[in-house]
Amino acid sequence: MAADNKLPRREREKLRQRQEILATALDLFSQKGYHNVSVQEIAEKSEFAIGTLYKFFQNKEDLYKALVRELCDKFEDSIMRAIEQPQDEVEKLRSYVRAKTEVFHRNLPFIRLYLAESRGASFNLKAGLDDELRKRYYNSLESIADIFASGIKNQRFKNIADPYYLAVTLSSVIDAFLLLWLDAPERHPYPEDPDAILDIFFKGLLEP
Amino acid sequence: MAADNKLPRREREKLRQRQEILATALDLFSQKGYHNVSVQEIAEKSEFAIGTLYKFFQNKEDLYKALVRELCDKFEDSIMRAIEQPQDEVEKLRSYVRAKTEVFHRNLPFIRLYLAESRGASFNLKAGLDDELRKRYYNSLESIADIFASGIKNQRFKNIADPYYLAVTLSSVIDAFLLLWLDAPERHPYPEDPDAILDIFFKGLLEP
Amino acid sequence: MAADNKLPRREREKLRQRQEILATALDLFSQKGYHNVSVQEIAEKSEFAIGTLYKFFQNKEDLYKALVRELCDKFEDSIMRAIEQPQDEVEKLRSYVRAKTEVFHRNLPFIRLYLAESRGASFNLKAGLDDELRKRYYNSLESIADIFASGIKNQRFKNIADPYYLAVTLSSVIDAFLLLWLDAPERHPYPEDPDAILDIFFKGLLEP
Amino acid sequence: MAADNKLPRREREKLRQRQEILATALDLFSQKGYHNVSVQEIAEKSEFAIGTLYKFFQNKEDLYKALVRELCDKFEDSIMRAIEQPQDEVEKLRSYVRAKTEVFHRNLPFIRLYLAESRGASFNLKAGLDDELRKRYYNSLESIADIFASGIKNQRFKNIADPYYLAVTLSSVIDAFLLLWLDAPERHPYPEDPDAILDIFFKGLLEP
DNA sequence: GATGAATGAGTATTCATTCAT
DNA sequence: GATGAATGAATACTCATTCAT
Repeated sequence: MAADNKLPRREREKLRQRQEILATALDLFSQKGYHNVSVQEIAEKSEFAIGTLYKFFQNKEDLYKALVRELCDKFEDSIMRAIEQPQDEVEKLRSYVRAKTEVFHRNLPFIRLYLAESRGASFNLKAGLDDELRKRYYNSLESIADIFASGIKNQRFKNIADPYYLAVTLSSVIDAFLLLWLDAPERHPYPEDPDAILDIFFKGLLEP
Repeated sequence: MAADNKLPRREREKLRQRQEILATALDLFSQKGYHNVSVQEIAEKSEFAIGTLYKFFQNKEDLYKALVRELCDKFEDSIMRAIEQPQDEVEKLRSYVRAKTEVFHRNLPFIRLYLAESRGASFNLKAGLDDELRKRYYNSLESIADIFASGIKNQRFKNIADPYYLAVTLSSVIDAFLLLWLDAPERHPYPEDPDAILDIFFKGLLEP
Repeated sequence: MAADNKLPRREREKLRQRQEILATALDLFSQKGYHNVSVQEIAEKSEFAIGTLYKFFQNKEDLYKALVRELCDKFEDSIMRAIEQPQDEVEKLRSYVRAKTEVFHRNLPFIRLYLAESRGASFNLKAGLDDELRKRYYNSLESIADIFASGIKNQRFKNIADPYYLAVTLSSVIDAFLLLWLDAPERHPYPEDPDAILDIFFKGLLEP
Repeated sequence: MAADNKLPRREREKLRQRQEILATALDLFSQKGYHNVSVQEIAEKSEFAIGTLYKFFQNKEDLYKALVRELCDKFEDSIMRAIEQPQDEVEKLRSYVRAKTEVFHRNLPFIRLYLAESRGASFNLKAGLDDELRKRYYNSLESIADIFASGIKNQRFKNIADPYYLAVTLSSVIDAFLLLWLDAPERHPYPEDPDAILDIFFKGLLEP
């Protein structure tokens, strides 16, 4: 679909360079945190001149934001593609859990960075970014909520709670397991079968 | 005159000042993030001289750590006290949810700060603190896991998953709801009855 | 001559305290150098309150100057007393060498301090002190020059150079030997017989 | 165009800038002493930005050390070259006195600085530098001692004292005269003929 | 268009000095 | 008179950003 390679050679070259800078920045930021990486350092490691970085990004913050947006796009794509497959609701949720797990595993350095820098109010300067990301997050919750709603409507799921609440719950539980595993893999082995997480929802806890 | 004269007046005064500084620091840190607040600024806003701050805390970092430790202690106390009441397992979980909700509501600025600064790799300087807090977190998870384990043993709960997993799940779901509510209270009204959260666990989702 | 103990008790007490402060300051200054000792530190170690120090001395610099003046007075006294004995010129010079050696050995910490801090232009703030000390030094040179002059007049010494030059020479040579010994006693053992230094002057170097 | 184009223009320019900074620093340090000069001040007076200074020198201390080393090298060279000429011992000593005098006259500001800062215990931070300089000084004394030893062996000099002692003596006497002249040129005119200093050694003082 | 040398505002921390008790 | 808590000016150093080449 994309016509990336229809771009004039110059433009394509530019894009490639931009990606290289972002990759280096991701590397450094996720190793040391935003505040402990200097623009100098990014320039050196990516083998561009400082001035060149500033051709691509207005400032350090802009570079960071671009990085986060780019990766969030990628993640969203993966996850959305997973739940857009034509399947029943249960399968969709399973796909969702699997996709999120995979994204997480494949992008550990970034996840670390993101958790470190962008949660909460740390960067009021980056409020713009935050707002945008929050919106996206809410949207993705809506997509999951839709699955629950549809499942409830189809009477595949019991109507135990608001579908949006259910989406929040599922999303947060996956995150929690992944984070624990990230912190201390030996202590918190990630469930070998990601579906195990779903079971907690699917099977009620209380004895009837 | 005062009733709280267990300590000599001088000492009490000192403590009060320390608390004032910590309160101001919390305020500023949670508004702007650790790196974007200068010691100067804390001094000015708390109406002490810079030198005075340094009488109380060795470092900017030390001040931050003291702040976090102090509050975490407080939170832990509240929550532990809640679940140590002699009640059945279901009641204990309800108490837990309520206690956490209350702590969260009462300490929004700090929660913001904590989420912003203490997760991930951002603060390699603060690794020591992080480790300590992680350990505490894991310990608190164990306490909740114990409740689930006991409930399962008593056949009050179905044995649908490892108790520790259940603890992780519950804890993370509460956090998630609270965070959403923190971000956008209108969009995400926190369930009026905190027990609603528990219901998601208690009632199975799947139709039999 | 002095009527120290005629002073009212109050005054005597004051003087004793002053001496105590100066002694502590000497100790600290000579261990760490003027700039690396805080007034706080002097106060603590001498067991006075900071405010009390400031009753005795206008400021840190004033304290330092008083210290140096006091000790220089003492040294000058010792040395002057030595050369004022009724002796012939050769004996006077010997007494001078011995007295200087003794003063040096007995006051190593101060000598170190003095060399570190007061030579040259380090403290333009302390210019006042420096000027005063220089004058004293020149005066002491004159006293030595007088001995040489008298010795030349008495034909006890050859008239090989201006007496003042001879004084400069003798004084500097003693200092040089003492300094070397101070730096590295093993490498530069101080001549066991201080008179050896004089011999270099007394015996001409060149073969006739 | 320039004749000194062994280095690429860029490098030459750099070196010139470095020298300019060092010259300004020397100026300021010798007027006010190391501790009383701020990096800010050096930057302003040398008309570079603070950051530029830090491109050339890691620290304020590093700047100071570079300054001292640079100049000591220069001095040592001059003096060593003077005594390495093929001459008899007497001439060598004369050359030594003359070379030292010249170096001193040409580098008054530095001499002032050096005397102020590098002696004694003031700079425990600068211990490394101090040690290095002391070693150099001792080495230079050995070179002079060799001249005396050779002169004694050749029976050009009487064997009145250990050659190393003689070296110490000569060196310190020159320094003393130079220092007096530095302090108060009118009161202490430096001997018009530097050889006058040597005469004090060559001619015995005592009448036979 | 690319470069990277130069810039200088910004920040944590120390310590001489004051003054209310 | 003595005290020492409180003060805040001063300073070394970093690093995002610019702009002359």
